[in-house]
Amino acid sequence: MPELPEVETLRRSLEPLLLGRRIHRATLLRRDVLVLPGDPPGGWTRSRSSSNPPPVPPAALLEGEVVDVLLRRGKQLAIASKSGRTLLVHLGMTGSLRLTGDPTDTHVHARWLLDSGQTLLFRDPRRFGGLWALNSRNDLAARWAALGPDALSLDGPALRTRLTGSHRPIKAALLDQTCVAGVGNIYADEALFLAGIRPTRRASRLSRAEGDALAAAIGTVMHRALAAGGSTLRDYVNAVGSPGNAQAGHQVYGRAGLACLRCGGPLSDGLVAQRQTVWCRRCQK
DNA sequence: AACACCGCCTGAGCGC
DNA sequence: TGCGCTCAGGCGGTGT
Repeated sequence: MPELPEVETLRRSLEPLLLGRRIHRATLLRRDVLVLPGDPPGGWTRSRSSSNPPPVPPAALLEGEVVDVLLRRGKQLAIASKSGRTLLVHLGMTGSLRLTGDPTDTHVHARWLLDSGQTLLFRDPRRFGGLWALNSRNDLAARWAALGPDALSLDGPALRTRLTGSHRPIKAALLDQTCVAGVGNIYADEALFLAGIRPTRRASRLSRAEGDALAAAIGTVMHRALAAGGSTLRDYVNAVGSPGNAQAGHQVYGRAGLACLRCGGPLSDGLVAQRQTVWCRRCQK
């Protein structure tokens, strides 16, 4: 399940393969994984409209375009072309973007033939991810303006500003991408453990020192996972197919009932913000 | 306005 | 061995 470190790892691994490359041919194998500028905001999967989706102009998928830059904000990856057209990629739970794969795989929903002869594949079995076609870099900036500060460059003041007035459990706030961009279920638990804060604490009730500690902890877990090449709890692999290896570094996620690595007591688990959550009663106040 | 909750979707992991 | 069941989870939409 890709979170920020996985997406950043992917961005870095794709960059040398895509920058300056022209996309000869783009093929969409499932219309409902793509959202065009005029489409319903959630795309045609969620739409109740009985009308048919409009056809996809090839340029929407960057056919004929030259890749200018790969950008990331939180868990979102943007492939921006020199003309300004941009394809925004969400990997969701099971999405991947790779240059190798089985051409008959039914879970490949889009592919791009590059002028290098290589083919980039968007694969997403569960289809929680998707592609958003944007007309300009301005449209990308507008979308990203709605997101919170990126978790990789978060500081205490920026986080505390986002938490004031929020009565939600702190974990719910961390998972809200408009609050902080890039924190998912795994790293929310990891950061809260590292900062010594219980996931159920009301966001607005954190002290200044706790807010600062949490921002620092988010940075630490993100950079740690990034240095390890992203975590690999399910089937995450980077663009060239090598799995990440941060899984061993998890202190609490997936360890419910096991011994806390700090105090030795049993780790608690429960549902917080409708998400499976693991924490240490003794170490997290 | 702020937040809770639903439903999308399929493979992993389980029990029998 | 193999079947069928449950569950996970990001995120937009809807309800409170």
